[in-house]
Amino acid sequence: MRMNEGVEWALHSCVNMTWLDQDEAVTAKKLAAFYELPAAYLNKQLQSLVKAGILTSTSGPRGGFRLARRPDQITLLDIVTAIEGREDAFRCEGILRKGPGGRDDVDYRAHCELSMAMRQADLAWRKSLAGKTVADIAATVQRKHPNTREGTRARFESLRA
Amino acid sequence: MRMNEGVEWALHSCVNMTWLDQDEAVTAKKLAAFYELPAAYLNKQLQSLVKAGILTSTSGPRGGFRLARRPDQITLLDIVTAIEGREDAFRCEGILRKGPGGRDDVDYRAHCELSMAMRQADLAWRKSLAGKTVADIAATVQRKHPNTREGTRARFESLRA
DNA sequence: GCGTCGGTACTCGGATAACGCGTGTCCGAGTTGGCTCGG
DNA sequence: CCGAGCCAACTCGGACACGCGTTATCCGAGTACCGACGC
Repeated sequence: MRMNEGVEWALHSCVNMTWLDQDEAVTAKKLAAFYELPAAYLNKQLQSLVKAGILTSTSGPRGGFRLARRPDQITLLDIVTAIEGREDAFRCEGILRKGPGGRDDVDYRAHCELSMAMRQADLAWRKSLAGKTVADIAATVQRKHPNTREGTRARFESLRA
Repeated sequence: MRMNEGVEWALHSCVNMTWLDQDEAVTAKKLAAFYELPAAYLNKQLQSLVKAGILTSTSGPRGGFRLARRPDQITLLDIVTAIEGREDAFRCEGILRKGPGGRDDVDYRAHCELSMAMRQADLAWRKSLAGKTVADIAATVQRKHPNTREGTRARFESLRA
């Protein structure tokens, strides 16, 4: 049960975008260079965020990505599910169907006690992620490191070359 | 972020063992036949449970697996971590190290806000799983389907052939 | 001088390979039970 | 009839292939800017 590497990249990229003006787009190449990541692959992850409605993209010169809505309207869960997909980590394949008294017409995700317990844990995980927004993260970072905003903008500027 | 298929097998197998007398061992072949699973592969998962101290194994005729301790002392988290491993789903690779002001001597799992948020969610998940024991599951099943114990034992007997 | 048109460079977007891990299988080591043979 | 020793069958345990998903990369479609040309 390993989470995709792209999740970490997407999270940090989204937080980085909060330091920029909402109307200025950042290219995938710059976002990748910021952390020395492979640009083409990061681009793939950003596309997932676009499909999920978290980012908007613009083609051509002066194009790039920008947040589709305010940072306090983007939860960590939104980003994670955009990259990882919506389905639960635990897959109830309904093996009870093959056991004694098993029936084909029963949805065991709603009747198997183990499946329900796993689902409940998954729900707790999701609830925790949904409780934090990108804005919350940015605010905490800003409080602990007051010069983050300027430092980040400066680095993006230096990558303009 | 897909959980191993073996987790579901291990969970159901452990619950099934609660219906049997604690001193009688069940072979991997029988446990597999119960749900029509591949025996050799299930055996692999059971070995992981043995290494984790959840089951004990006996070789030779009349051998097999049995619970290493009382069902109320085995949490779902124990089983899941035995199969999946102990590490978190989210891997903090410390990409901040490559960013502005990044240092190699900092443990970013304890300083990166995003990493901590993800860790907190993981903790909520673990806490939920640790709150339910195999005995809890068995008790609920027994209450909803009072004939489960006898039905399970009967099926194991019929698989003796 | 001003507007329009074409070219060019730049960006995203999806299609395309390579690697790694989960999945599945097999055979050997060890042990217990039963059978046989001798007393 | 009883006991000891040997054989055989059964079980776990780890070593060995296969397939799919993640990881990584490349090239084409589309667009905005910039310059040139004509009026």
